[in-house]
Amino acid sequence: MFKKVLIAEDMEDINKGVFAMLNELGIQEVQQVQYCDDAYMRIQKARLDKKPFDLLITDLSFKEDYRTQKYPNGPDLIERIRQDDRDMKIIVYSIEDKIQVVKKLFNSYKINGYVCKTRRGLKNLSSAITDIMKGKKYVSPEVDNALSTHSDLDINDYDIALLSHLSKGMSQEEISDYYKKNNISPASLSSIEKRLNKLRVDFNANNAIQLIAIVKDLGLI
Amino acid sequence: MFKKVLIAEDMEDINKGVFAMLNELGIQEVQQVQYCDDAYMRIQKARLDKKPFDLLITDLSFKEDYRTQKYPNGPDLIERIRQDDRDMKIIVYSIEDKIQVVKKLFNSYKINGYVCKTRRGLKNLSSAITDIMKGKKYVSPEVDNALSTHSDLDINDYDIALLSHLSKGMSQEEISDYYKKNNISPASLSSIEKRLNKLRVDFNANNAIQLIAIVKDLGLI
DNA sequence: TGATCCATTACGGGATTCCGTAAGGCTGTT
DNA sequence: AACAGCCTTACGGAATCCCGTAATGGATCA
Repeated sequence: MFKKVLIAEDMEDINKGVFAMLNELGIQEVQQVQYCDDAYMRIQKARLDKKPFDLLITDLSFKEDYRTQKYPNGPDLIERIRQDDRDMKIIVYSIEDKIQVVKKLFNSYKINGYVCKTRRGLKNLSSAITDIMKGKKYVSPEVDNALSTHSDLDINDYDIALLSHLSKGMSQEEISDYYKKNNISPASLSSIEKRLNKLRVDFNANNAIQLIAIVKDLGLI
Repeated sequence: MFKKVLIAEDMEDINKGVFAMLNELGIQEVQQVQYCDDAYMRIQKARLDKKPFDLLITDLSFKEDYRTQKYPNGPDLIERIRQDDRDMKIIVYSIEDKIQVVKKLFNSYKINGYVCKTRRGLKNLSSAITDIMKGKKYVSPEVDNALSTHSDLDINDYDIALLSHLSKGMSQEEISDYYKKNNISPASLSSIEKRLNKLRVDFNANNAIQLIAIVKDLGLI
């Protein structure tokens, strides 16, 4: 069983709920923070003290407030952690159910579990912990099938940036000019058209408008 | 002080947190439900028994599960309640911070308070209750200024439908044809262009693509 | 009835997107 | 060197969007 666990969750009530559940599971040491920066500090310190955390349970989105944060939300925190430590287990516990977001967490950041905050969220979180102890991954049923079926489209950072520019109102020609100025390749109008055409096919969109609507729903931009 | 309060909130932990807070405020009778349909039933029954609720505190989004619901989420519930009862106080307690959504809740459904789920969420909820008891409205600081400054654009159902069709990939000409078939007026391509032009100006969008991106962010569609 | 207002519709032209075809350039293989 | 494969770029035409201006039609009021 995990010995030392950190909870990063801004909402007090949820944080408490998770804490109680971990106690019931018989975990000895559970620490709680409400900010990602605090989470990183604790993890850092624990590692230096040679008493590292076994497991991090973290939310994705943290509401901003007066405390400006270096790592304002979950993905930022996780990315930073993974620079030092590929081993610590990480479970994301979030309301987010957008497939692409979850996919990226597993692929890029090698998280070990993803649990949706639902009515059964705490129970699933408990299952996740036991699964991960056995070396398995865990994905909440809410996103599991969507994750496995939805064939893997190869959307890269260039595509994301392109869609983002488009959604900000730039014309394809303006994007082309911008890319030429900033030495981003491919930059030609023709290439941009081609790439957008591919994206439209991938996402079954009739035109650029629908494409943007779809990728916004997916949480891609 | 309110005597009889109902909490509608699907997440168990949050529901508990709110319940505890209400107890501390000294409210005598607090009931809790995790589904909107249950909420409506209770409210209905309480009214028939001549012991109606003074106050409803409800979430906006309820996760779907195996129980199919007549009123799947907060707005549906609130709309239904307001058909019978314009007097019961309603506070929405939600993570949602999209201005247009909040605006619609106040304008169309005459809710009495809106509290954002944040770190200080419970404290704000408590303030909301005391404000509303005094006959005032309450709006969380997170959305308050945005709500008051952002001048009131007159976006109607026709506009929303138009934007929705656009986001689903229909061309303006297709929308025009569709409107003509279904006797929706105005239906001409020219009128549709004109309306979209107005919307682009209202929302400061360069083109239809950005327009859709913006209204999606605002939660309008 | 005539004047006015306002919403809807019509039309034209420039800008942009969409989509096919083809040419140019780079890489790796034989 | 010659070739194939792939990515990038170029170009042209059709469709669509964008944006004026102007005509139509209904409602109201004097």
